[in-house]
Amino acid sequence: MTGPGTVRPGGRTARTREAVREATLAELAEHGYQGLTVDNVAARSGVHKTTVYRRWGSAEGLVADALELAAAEPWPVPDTGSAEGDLRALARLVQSGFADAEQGPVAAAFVAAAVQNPGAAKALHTFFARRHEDAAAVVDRAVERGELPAGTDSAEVVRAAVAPLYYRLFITGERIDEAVADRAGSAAFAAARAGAFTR
Amino acid sequence: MTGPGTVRPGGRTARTREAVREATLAELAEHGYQGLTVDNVAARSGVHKTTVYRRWGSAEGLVADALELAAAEPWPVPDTGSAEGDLRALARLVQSGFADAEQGPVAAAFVAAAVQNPGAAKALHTFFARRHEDAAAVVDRAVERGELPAGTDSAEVVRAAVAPLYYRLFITGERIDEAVADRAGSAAFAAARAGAFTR
DNA sequence: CGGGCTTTGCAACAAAAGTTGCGTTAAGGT
DNA sequence: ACCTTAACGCAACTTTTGTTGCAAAGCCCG
Repeated sequence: MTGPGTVRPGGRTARTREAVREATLAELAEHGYQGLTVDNVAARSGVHKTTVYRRWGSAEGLVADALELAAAEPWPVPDTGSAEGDLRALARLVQSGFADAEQGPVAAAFVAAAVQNPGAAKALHTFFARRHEDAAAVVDRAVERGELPAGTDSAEVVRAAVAPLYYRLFITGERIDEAVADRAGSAAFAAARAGAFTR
Repeated sequence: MTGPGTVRPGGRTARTREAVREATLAELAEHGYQGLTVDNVAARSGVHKTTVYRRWGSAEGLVADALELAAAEPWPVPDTGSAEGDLRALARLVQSGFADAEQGPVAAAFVAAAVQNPGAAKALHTFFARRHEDAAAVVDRAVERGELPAGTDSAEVVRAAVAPLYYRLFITGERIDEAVADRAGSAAFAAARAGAFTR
């Protein structure tokens, strides 16, 4: 839960963990998951190669740990006043995140890691489960306001709003911009309003 | 275009290419992209390691070649008579493909490869571009029948129908079944009918 | 059916990735 | 302040991955 090296969480141990985590994120941003090697992370962090292998095991462990860290960070759930506005904002949040020069490459690297190694996959899945829980508020509010039909499955609406973005990014390789995000958000709203996501 | 070893397409060259392609698919099915090594493919195909390195370069080249081969295969575009039926069928096609014990792992491996190496990514993107072109017929027919508004962007509808499936499979790690596919297809239809995808 | 040229196999090599044993360092409790 | 022991650094080693030079094999053209 709390990551590698928990028996003795004090000074030195904590410092090396921090150094390695930081180095991992930097390497991911620069070279992606494919280019993430234990040797490079060790060199960059100033921690010895052997230590990294012993505490994290491999690149997989490094990514999972970094991802767990990222999952802890809070994020702003949109509240624009209207359901369609919120869903659009949600989609834009995803779009701008990947467009960002800093977060974008790291986020993409996380997905790349998750697609092919179980440890990172599990970490990413819990990350998204949390995000969906948070985002569900958007839909619940809309139902209360009467904008969306009662019994609407909130997670399903959220998925519909963001899925096309991930689909383009990682499957078809098409670029995404604000217009794409807006369309995805509006389409999710339209489908929900039509009752496509009621249980 | 036609793959490695095109200068002398005759007997032996063709045989080794076929053997390697087959071995690549088998390895992908068994161990996924992560477990795909040139050594294993060489051993399985009976072709020498050096030859594989020379003609395909790396695991990336192997996947790209196999993917190009898979892209050539035709697939049945649904024609159920109704737009919603077609979109549901489209989503089910994706769902059943990944559920299949043979195709599923290979398809997942293709995505895993594409997410992190440019060669496989390019091959996958052209693969999907072709599929989208074919699937556009579904929407075009619906517009002609008056089921969907004129000016509906066909590719956008198709994306909406299948994106949630890929999103669950590769991002959130949620299982997909027939019900999920049906909901995705119906939601895409509802959004399109509401005019969310008109230009 | 023979000679030139491509492709393959082979072995030896080079580089990168991962492991192990052991001595040293420094937390954390007393 | 001191002692126990987890965690680290270091060097040597093994395994895996990728490369190179050269000779043998076989396709394709005349």
